[in-house]
Amino acid sequence: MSKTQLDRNTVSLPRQGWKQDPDAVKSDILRVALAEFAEQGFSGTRMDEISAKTKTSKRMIYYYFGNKEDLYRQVLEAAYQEVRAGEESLDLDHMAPQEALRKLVSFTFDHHSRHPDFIRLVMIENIHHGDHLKQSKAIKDLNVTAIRKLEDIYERGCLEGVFRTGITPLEIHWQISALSFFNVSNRYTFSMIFGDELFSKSGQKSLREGVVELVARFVSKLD
Amino acid sequence: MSKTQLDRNTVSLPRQGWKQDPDAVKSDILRVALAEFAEQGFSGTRMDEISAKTKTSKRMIYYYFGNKEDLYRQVLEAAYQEVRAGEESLDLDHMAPQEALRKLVSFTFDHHSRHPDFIRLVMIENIHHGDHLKQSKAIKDLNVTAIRKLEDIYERGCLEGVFRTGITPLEIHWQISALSFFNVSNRYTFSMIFGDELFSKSGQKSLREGVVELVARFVSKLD
DNA sequence: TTAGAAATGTACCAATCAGTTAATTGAGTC
DNA sequence: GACTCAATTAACTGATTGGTACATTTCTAA
Repeated sequence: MSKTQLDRNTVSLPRQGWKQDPDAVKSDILRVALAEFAEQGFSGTRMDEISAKTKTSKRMIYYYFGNKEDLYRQVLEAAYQEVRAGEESLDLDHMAPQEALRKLVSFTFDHHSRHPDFIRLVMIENIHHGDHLKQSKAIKDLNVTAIRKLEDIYERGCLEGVFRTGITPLEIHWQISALSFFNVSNRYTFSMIFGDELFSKSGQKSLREGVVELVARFVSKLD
Repeated sequence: MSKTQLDRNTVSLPRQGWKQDPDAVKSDILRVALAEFAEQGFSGTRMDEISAKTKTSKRMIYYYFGNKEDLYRQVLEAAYQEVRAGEESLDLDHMAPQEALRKLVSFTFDHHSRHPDFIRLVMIENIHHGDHLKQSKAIKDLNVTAIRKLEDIYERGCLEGVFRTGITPLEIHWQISALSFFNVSNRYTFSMIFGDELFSKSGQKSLREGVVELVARFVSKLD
């Protein structure tokens, strides 16, 4: 029990001084819940812990979000939407296919790196066989920007004769995702076994360049 | 409560007919615990559930393994050791570097695919920041076969002039691991968003070939 | 044979945790 | 300014869960 609550009880102060602010309360809960679920996993997360780190009370979590599972699902949806939105900004249309591809890979690598909480939520969701994602209507029709940009780049590259044909953009996207995702998701176990040199600032830079080179060579026509 | 236990209680049969078999009991517990932890995560796993799926009682889990965390750690160690042992068999010494590399990548891809429970444990361990791995002495000095084989292949390829120099084997290993790991770890969320074509039998085959090609081109000198 | 140690089963407990009940306050509306 | 409903708080609860106390049985060595 927090100190303020205790004080209020012992001296019997009247409850006072609060304003109604549903939106602020809701986003406060979502923010804290995201951090908790990403850090502790679904089962490891305690509703009491969330409420303690919130400006509001546990009752409000249930009032606005129903139950633990619903809260988790809404956290997941919000995280997906935020991260996807961050992919929109990239403008590659004016670049040559090779350069555009390198830029896209490089950006994706960094984008994943910048959103470890999102990565962790996706890991957790996979542990749960994607059960919550299944139930989410909002995520089904998420615009997946990255792959549409990739489709465009690949088509241009093939037309210009600089990319080899016969690859599906989906496969390239899968490869880029795998490399960018793993870099964040498996950092702990990998560095524990093989050392952390790959995860220093310079290590990450050369890792990113390696990934860019990897994908660039894969689609390149010259072989 | 199982039926036999119930019967024994209701009719008050004397306990009888059991043999002492510590090794069988221990390995039975480990087997069930591995499945449970891999499926439910650490917090999601219930000791009662493990004991129910075991031939023995909950008391024995604590008798042999101490507590939940110790049990998890020993499950993790056993899983690492088993999977690492499965990598030993591959004999690449008599093959040309290019072929050996392709074989190693292909094998690693399949090896991961064959051990989803291990992959899930590693995912879970990363969620926990590798805290349990840190405490494990057994894993620290695990022979990591894969990377030693890779070092050998890469050196031979450079000497023979078929691989370009300036790449670290560790980086190549990281790439192979990333692609092979992600293929299992993110199957659910990826297929939910992009469809499951990549995870059909033929999809997996072409994905594996793509990964092989990816790595082969990366180290190739001809460019 | 028998004493002591190792192995096992049963019943139980204290703590934790998701979710609820009930009462109170804020803020528009007529 | 009374009425109404949404927002909020404090306190509570039934069920779950990791872990244990204690009794009992099997094994082994002298």
